[in-house]
Amino acid sequence: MSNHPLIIHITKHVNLTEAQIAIVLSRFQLQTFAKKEHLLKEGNICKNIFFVTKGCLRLYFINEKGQEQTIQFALETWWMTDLMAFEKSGESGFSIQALEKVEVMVITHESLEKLLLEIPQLERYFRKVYQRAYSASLLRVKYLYTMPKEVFYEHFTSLYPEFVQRIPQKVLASFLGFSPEYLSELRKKKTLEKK
Amino acid sequence: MSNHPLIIHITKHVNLTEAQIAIVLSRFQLQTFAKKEHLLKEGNICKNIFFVTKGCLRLYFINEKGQEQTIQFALETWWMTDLMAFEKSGESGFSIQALEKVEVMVITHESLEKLLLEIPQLERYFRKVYQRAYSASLLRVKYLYTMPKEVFYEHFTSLYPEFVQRIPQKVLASFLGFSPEYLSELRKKKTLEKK
DNA sequence: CGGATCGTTGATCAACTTCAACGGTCGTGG
DNA sequence: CCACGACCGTTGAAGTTGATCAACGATCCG
Repeated sequence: MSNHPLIIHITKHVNLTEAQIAIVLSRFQLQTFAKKEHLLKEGNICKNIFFVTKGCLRLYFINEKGQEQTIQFALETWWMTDLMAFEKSGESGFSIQALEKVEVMVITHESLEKLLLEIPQLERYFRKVYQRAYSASLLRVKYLYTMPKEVFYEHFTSLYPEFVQRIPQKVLASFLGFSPEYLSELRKKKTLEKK
Repeated sequence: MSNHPLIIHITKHVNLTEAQIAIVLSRFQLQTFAKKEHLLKEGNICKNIFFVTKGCLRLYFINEKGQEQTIQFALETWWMTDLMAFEKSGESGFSIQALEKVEVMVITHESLEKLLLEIPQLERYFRKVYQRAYSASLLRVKYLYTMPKEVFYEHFTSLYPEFVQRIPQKVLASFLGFSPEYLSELRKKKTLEKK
C-alpha cells in the first residue's frame, strides 16, 4: 500500500494492484516551484498536467487591457493544466503560476496516454475527475450569471476563508471578476457592518 | 455496423464490437418531446441523461427574481443532464426543456453504471466527452470574464448564426447574460451599422 | 534603506438594468 | 379558420452597479 497523495486520491475512485501503483508512481515526476514561479507560460506548448500535493497554483491570462485575469485556482489534490492546449499539445492560452511554494506531480500528455492504455482503470478515474470538474464549472457559470458581485464575494469568502487570507487581493478581485478598487470598497463595507 | 447517431459518436472515440454495439443500443430508450415540453423539472430527482439525436434542448433555472435563466443548450450529438444531480441521483437545481420537437436517447444513472462495468471502453469515451465539455466550459468562463456583453453577443451570433434564428430572443438574452431590452438595443445598433 | 508594487479613497463616467407602455404575433378555443 | 388573449420584442426614461483614473500611504523585498 502506498500512502502517496496521488495514489490515495486515485484509489478513492478505482482499485489498483501494488504493481499498478508502482507503475503510476514511476511515470510521474515530483517537482517543486518557488512562489511566483511559472509552471507554464501563455504561448508555450502545454505538454504537462500537474497534480498538486502541496501549496497552490493559479491559472490566468492577459486580457486585452493588458491585465492579468485569474480564472482558476488549484489546491492540494487538484489537477491543473490548460486542458484544451494539453489535449492537443498546442500553444497555451493561459499561464500557470505558483501562488506559494508548491510541490506537484507532473506527467506529459504522451506519457499519460501510454499510462491510460496500460492501466485502463485510470480512464474511469479521470472520467470521474473531469465529470466533477465539469459539473463544478457549470455551477460556477450559474453563479457568474446570477449572483451580484457583492454576493459572489461573500459566498466565496465564506466558503474558503483560509484561502482568501493566503492570496493577494488583486488576484482574488480578478478571479471574482471585478476591479481591485471595488473589492477594497466591499471589504470596507463588510468591516463596517460587523461593528 | 450500426449507423445510429449515438454509435457513430461513440465509435469516433473508441472501438466497439458488434455485440457491444447491440448491448449499448438495447440499454438506451428513444424518446421524443414536443416543443416546450419538459424532460426534467427543477426540484425533481434527476435520473436520466439524454443524448440529442434531433432538435435542441435548453438547461435553465429560476433565479431569485423569478426569471428563467438559461445556462446551456444542447444540439444534435450533445449530451444533456443536470450532471451534479444525475451523479447523486439527487434533486435537480435545473429544468431541461425542448426548444423544438426533439428526439433523444435516454438512459438512467443506474443503467449507465451497469453498462460502464460491462463495457469499460465506454469509460474512455465518457472521459473524453467530459474532458471536452470541461475545457469548453473553462473557455466560456474566460469569455464571461473578459468580453463586454456586446462583444459576447457578436461572438455568439457569428459562431452560431443559424441557431440564433431558431430560438426566442429572451432565451438568447438570458443565456448571454443580459436583459431582453438590452439585446433589443444591440440588435438595433447592429442593423443600423450594416447600412 | 530605497524602489516598486499593493491596497485604499474619492470623483467621474459608462454599461447595463428596471419599469412602463405600445404594437405585433403566436397559438388556442370556439 | 377566425378571434381573442397572452406573451414577445421594442422603445425611451430614469436609476444602479461597477470601472476607470489619479493620488496617497503602506508594505514587501532586495
